[in-house]
Amino acid sequence: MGFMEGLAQVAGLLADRTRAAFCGALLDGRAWTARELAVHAGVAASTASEHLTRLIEGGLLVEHRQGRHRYVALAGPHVAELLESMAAFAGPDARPRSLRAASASEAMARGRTCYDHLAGQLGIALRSGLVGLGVVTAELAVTEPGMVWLKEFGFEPSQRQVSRACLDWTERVPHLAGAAGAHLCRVFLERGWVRRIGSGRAVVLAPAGEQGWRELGIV
Amino acid sequence: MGFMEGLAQVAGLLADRTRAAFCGALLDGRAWTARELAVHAGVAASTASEHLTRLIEGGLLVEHRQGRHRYVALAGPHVAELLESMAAFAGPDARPRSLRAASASEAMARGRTCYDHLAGQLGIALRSGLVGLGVVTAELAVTEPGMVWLKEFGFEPSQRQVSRACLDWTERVPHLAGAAGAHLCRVFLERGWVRRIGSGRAVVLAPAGEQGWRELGIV
DNA sequence: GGGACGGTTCGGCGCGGGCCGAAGTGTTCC
DNA sequence: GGAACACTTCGGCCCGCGCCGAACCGTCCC
Repeated sequence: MGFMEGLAQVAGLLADRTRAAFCGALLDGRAWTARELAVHAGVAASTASEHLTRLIEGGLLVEHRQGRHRYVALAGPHVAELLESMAAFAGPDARPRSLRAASASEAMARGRTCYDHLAGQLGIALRSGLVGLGVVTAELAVTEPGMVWLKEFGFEPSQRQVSRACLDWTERVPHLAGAAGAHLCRVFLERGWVRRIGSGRAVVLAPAGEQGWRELGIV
Repeated sequence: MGFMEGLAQVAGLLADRTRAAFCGALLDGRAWTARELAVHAGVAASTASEHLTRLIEGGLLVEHRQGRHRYVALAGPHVAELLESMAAFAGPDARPRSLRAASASEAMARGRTCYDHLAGQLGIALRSGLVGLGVVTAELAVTEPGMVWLKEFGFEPSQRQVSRACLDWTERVPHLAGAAGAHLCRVFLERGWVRRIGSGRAVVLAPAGEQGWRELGIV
């Protein structure tokens, strides 16, 4: 008879307004930082931290710690489906946008910014191009000619670490972070090669960006 | 953004051990009385009453008041499916029996006892037969020759009301209750014509019962 | 090194709600 | 009418937990 207790346990995780708001935000399939979720739900950072720990321990969310950030996302499409089932039951009336489990995994693969650099399929494409050009090694260390290439692109070394490998959340492949990654992302955004879409961290490669990348030999 | 609050609300209903136990018991598709559920969950009758009110108001359960009893059942197969989804997520490990939404609506139509008389398809069949024999009118009032028939069957009038119409839960048709209905049910059980199956209120017409009913002209 | 910042831990506050027993209502039976 | 019984309502207890601010840790930038 104890299997309904497990049900009560997972229901308890979703029975709180704040945790439900977290899950609702994460239904877009992207990874959010703890602070973003705290702001989104209108709650203190300490409160959000505790909620996230509980949701992760309950198997609803997975985390991805990176530097001083704690990224968090739905544990998988099965969680999205569960949330959709419950939301569908709760209110077929007051549902502003239709939840589609497909949109979750689809959005997961979209291009996005990762703190201050590019990630997602876009970030992977950039990394591949830079490796192909010899700007960085396969381990994402900047080469001697790579530094020249970067400087021609407006990059100026600072005290910040030039390059860092950042494990891509959706692609499970490292992409370029660090000062060089941030610089490239900033330049792409300034030139309009990469445009933000929506209010979140999602981005897309604009037509101008496609041409620019082609001329640079990135793609 | 408010649609996740509805999710939190329905989750809150299921987040309690006792309410979850109620729903788990009701997953068999039958209607339970408030007391049965209270005993099942090991909780006071007053506590169970409050829980049931909340579950009904939340749309998870429907009630069926009858005399001094309050029957309660899942609001429909969609509730069973929701419970199954959540239970499947909660524990694919500790699940003693597989939950099948189909079993819910199937069991709802089975024969069963209703307090002290027959209900379900079996009760409807009995009522139709008695009407056909002229024992009772279509309104379930015992006729003059019907009383003779009942006395030949061992029925002895008492101070208890001879017959009452009881709205059948699954068939939406009245069936025979009262002293006559209780007497017939008791006799059928004593003769082995009707047998209890499982530990609940479900019953089935045994082969001997089929023959007996045929000889009596009930079916 | 110093400053900024994201995240975590901890103590404490206050509300919500699950529980019971007692008293009350309505129904059934004799 | 009286007794038994299913259920409900109410008052009160107490635990759980959601929340915050303050202090602290680790990372990043310069």
